[in-house]
Amino acid sequence: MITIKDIAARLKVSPSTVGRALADDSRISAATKQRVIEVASEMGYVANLAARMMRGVSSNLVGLVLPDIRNGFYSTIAHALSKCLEGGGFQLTLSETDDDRLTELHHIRELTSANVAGIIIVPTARPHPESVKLLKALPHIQLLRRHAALGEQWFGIDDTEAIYEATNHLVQLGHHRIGYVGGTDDLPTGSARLKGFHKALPRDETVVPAFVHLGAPGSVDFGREATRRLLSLTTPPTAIVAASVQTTQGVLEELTVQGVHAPDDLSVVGFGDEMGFRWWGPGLTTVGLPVSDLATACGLWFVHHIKQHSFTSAPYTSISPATLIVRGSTRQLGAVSGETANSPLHDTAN
Amino acid sequence: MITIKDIAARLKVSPSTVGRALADDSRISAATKQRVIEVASEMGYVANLAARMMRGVSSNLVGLVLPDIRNGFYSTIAHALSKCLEGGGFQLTLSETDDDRLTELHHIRELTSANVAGIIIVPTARPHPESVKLLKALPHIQLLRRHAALGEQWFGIDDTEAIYEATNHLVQLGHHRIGYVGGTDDLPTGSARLKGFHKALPRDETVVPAFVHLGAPGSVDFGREATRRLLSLTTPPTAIVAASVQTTQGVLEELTVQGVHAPDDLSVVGFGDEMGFRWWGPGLTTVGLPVSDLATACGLWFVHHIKQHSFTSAPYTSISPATLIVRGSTRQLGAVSGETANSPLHDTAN
DNA sequence: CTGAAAGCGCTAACAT
DNA sequence: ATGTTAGCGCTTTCAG
Repeated sequence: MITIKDIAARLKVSPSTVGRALADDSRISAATKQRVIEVASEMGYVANLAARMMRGVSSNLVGLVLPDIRNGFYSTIAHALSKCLEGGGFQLTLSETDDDRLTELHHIRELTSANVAGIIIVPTARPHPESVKLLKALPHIQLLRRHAALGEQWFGIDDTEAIYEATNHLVQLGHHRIGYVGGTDDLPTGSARLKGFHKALPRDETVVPAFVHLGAPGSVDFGREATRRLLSLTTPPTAIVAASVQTTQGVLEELTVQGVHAPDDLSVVGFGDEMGFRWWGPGLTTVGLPVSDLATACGLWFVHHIKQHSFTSAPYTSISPATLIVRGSTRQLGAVSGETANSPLHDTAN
Repeated sequence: MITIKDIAARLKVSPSTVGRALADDSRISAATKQRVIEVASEMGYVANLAARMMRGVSSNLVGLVLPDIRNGFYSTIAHALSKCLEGGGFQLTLSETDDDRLTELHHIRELTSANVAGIIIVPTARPHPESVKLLKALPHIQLLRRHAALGEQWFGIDDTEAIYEATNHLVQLGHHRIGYVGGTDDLPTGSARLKGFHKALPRDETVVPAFVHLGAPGSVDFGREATRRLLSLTTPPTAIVAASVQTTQGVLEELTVQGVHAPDDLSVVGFGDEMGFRWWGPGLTTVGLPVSDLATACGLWFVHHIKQHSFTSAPYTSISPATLIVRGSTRQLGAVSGETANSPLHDTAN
């Protein structure tokens, strides 16, 4: 391994001069800098990160903490962030929490001791107090979900509006007995979406409790289970709103298994736009989310502030809007087959 | 930050005693160890990785280098590995190459200078000589793809057999004009799959060159383009084999757009079993791959050998078999609608 | 403008 | 069984 000492010896200057030249210190002559840089690259010098870190400089590692990378949502985010951070000279580390606060804590501890430059996190419902403490000492941003204790720096989507759009679309089509399958309201996203659901229902309408099913948003099985329950009611709903990617998957799977056809038997609106959603039945009407753009914006902001050392805890919030993508899985209540022909090939976004 | 000195001062012993106790050194009395460990956790001591690394010990970071995390294949792998490595006390870092050898090199350089414990890599077609050199100095395993220069430590699937099964299934159904849309044969996976395709075709059959389309395996657009070409031939194929996840997606999208229905107009076999594949048309007949198991096996092996310091370059190869999942998108050549009723709900795996 | 020297936290050889 | 000491490669005062 080539060290600055080696370079110094070769150039017959002191190690500190070399160090300063490499750091582009203002009080080193241009000529010396020039020579140092030449020799350094010639000898194949690579700075020793460990040594640098020991001097208090943080690493070029950025921790990404999220529930489960297999969720298309999160892998899109990881990809976009990876690209942004790479541009800024950072490396992404991946930590999966499985929505468990202790796993989350464990990972945050690890990241802290690895001296990461910062953390981008999709927090669990109730982060452990120690996680909160550790994060306070680090530059960090919350993504998608926001927990008050973790600060005001957040990039997310307008969850309430997204589900409002979805539900309202059904209401406009004449549905009033609408089932809801989504995340528990202890999660900020879960409660925001549920709020959107309620907001879209006509005022005088009493929400039927049996129509609302809340569970783990990351669980496909919960989606299936909830759908099963909804279908087995004596007067089942005429439409279903799924309020997370995985519950959408669960709903679709269960409907397929039970041979329930959309939109003839039931209208369905999903959440997110995974590859397969457009292929399901007549094409799934769903809420499209600008996840990639969101992550890119977040990454750029992060890199910018880290580089400027301007990572204050000043509140910053960015809310991206969702758009409803109308395909074939929703229809006017009571309309017969073929009346509103939505081809899956000609999506309508509004 | 709490250091071993702080602990030493509190316990009135020397720093080295503390260090040794924490390292579970044999010549420290059990009693002292006990007290040290207690006080350490009580004070919230976290070892400083930087300092440790400077002493030559490698970090607890393991680099995962792959083309694109958005591919369901790779996110499944990342998830499984993350779990395994977490169990072994390691942290995963994510590097995307986009199948570009220079990006790959860049990442490998970064990982090297970050002193990673090892690298798990899905290599590009022709890794840069310097990448090869750098990897030689590090514990590493290849995943899915294998490049000879990178050594003999490999976990993968039997690509030839996988595509053989897929193609042979079509041949058994009477098809002999079969299109192939897959990755270029400069990639080991691409060439192995193409080999499986040829192997399944009847000996006396001349392969029609216009039926074979090779391109970037990670490109959905290539899949669409190739399908477009196949369909525009004067005598188009009666069946298509897609030989990568993304090309499968492209093929399916293009068929949908062009209004070509499987299995009536054309039989299709896909690669991999992404969420949406079962929902496409009559359900996609496809090659199922034990990706998660593969990655888990790889992760366990990796952790084991790193921990045992037994990371020799002795060849080790693990080949997992693929299984054909028969759904509705394939049918006996010439059979009319409804003849072979494959419900998407009752998959047949053989 | 450049050099000398201290020290970051930890480990390991060398003493007790 | 424990303590002392030196040094990993780098940054950063403090002196020239």
